[in-house]
Amino acid sequence: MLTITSFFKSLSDETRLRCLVLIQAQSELCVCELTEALDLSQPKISRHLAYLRQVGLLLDRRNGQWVYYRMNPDLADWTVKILDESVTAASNNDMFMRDQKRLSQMTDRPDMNTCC
Amino acid sequence: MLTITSFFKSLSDETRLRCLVLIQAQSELCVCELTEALDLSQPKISRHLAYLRQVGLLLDRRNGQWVYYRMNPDLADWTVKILDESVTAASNNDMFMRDQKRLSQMTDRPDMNTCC
DNA sequence: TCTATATATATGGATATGCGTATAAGTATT
DNA sequence: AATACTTATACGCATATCCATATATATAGA
Repeated sequence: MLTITSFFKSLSDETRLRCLVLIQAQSELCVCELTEALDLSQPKISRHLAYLRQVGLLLDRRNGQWVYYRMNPDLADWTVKILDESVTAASNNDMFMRDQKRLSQMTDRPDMNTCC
Repeated sequence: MLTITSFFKSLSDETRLRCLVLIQAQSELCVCELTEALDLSQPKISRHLAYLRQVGLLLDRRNGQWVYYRMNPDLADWTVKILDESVTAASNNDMFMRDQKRLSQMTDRPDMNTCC
């Protein structure tokens, strides 16, 4: 189970918070999209996504070569509310806005609707 | 200024979170009240309160021998909302309920209305 | 099967974090 | 000034956290 403390620990790392904000805003993103949006190394992104999966915040699904991460739909109300507030706060923040911009400018995004 | 990441870092330590939740619920508490409510050593409480003061979440005022901590009233909206959500989440949580109970059962609380 | 691409993980090392203990500093009382 | 009480801080240490790098694993296509 996700405790209050472990929830905030999850959000206390900048990389994890940026991933969560982007996923919460976009509903689902694959590792390569996050890697490009945050402009960070693939192992770094992957490691933090594994962390978020292990504490139960994220779920993953594989589609061909790609692994997509999304919010766990069974999160408690307070968890979702705090995540939504974080997205709101991030929407006025330069760093998070740059993440969003790099994602929207990404040309070779895999089409998640194409099944393998 | 308080960044989103440093805000969540502040909440990611159990001791700090317990202090914040209690202060948010009680408006103002002194170090000895928090020490008794959380059943932790005075230096430990004091160190974490200093942390929360330094990042700008808390303000302190001295009244005689006692130092009272309260929320900084100038916090951004999203900060306050997340703190309120945390209090709500904590109200159903054993650990936080015990803190509240120990505080309410404390017999020798200094009267903060008595000026020195 | 061979290669390319995407993702996950292992390893070692640097740094940050949190703690207990001891002690300093501030205040009130005598 | 001496004492008692409250709070703050310094120090040394153990551990957690995060990272870069290298490598393993999984899938798709030729």
